[in-house]
Amino acid sequence: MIQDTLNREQSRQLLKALADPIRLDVIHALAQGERCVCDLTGELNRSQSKLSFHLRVLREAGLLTDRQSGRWIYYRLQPDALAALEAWLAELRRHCSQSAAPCPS
Amino acid sequence: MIQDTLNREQSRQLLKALADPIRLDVIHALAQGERCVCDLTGELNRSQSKLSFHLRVLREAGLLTDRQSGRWIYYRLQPDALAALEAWLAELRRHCSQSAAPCPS
DNA sequence: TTGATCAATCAAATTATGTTGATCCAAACA
DNA sequence: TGTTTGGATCAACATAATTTGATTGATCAA
Repeated sequence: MIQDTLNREQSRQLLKALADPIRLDVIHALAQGERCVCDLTGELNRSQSKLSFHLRVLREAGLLTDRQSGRWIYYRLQPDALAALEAWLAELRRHCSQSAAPCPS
Repeated sequence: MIQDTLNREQSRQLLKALADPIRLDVIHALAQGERCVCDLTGELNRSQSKLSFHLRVLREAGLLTDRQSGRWIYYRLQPDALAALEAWLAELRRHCSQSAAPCPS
């Protein structure tokens, strides 16, 4: 479960899961709404096992949830995870513009 | 240069650069303000060449800028890059909660 | 039941990333 | 000048992540 503030390890997991071209394609597809795996393999033109691998990475990172209906499995984005990353980024840039003291201190 | 809206490749570069424990340590250190490399190696207790490698990854992704002063090089976070990622994430979660049509369509 | 379909999983092979220690370069100062 | 210091870079090595094809389990329809 994703809280409002991420620790270093949680944010790393999310970032790592997102940092892959195929997984980004998945994310972009799911940004338009829920999809079942069979539709994703078609839309993205990727092998079933490859897609299954990447869906697992995204799910285990907390970015996706899935539900089963009959023999189909539907995936959707978990907006909380995205919001938590946004908050983490916003926090990072709060104080970052402070200049360093000259170095031979 | 980072525009306001990232394309898929730009966001991937940023995410990939962030998705590493040492680079996240660097990012967190720089979130408190500018630092020179010699201070970073001390604060983070990492070898010089390792840190230099990771700083380059972050810089090439557009997350850091550097300036030279004498023989020291100071790095700082590029807040625009963080803001651009935030905007990209916010866009992703805009429509993502739409349910899929039942699958045997 | 049987056969077909959707999707997860596994081991082996491949590819991408990170680490190490040495070396190089430029700035500073004696 | 010659020497020291901060930092980048390089090649060799080590580790981690992804791809592939085959197999499995579960659901459904005939």
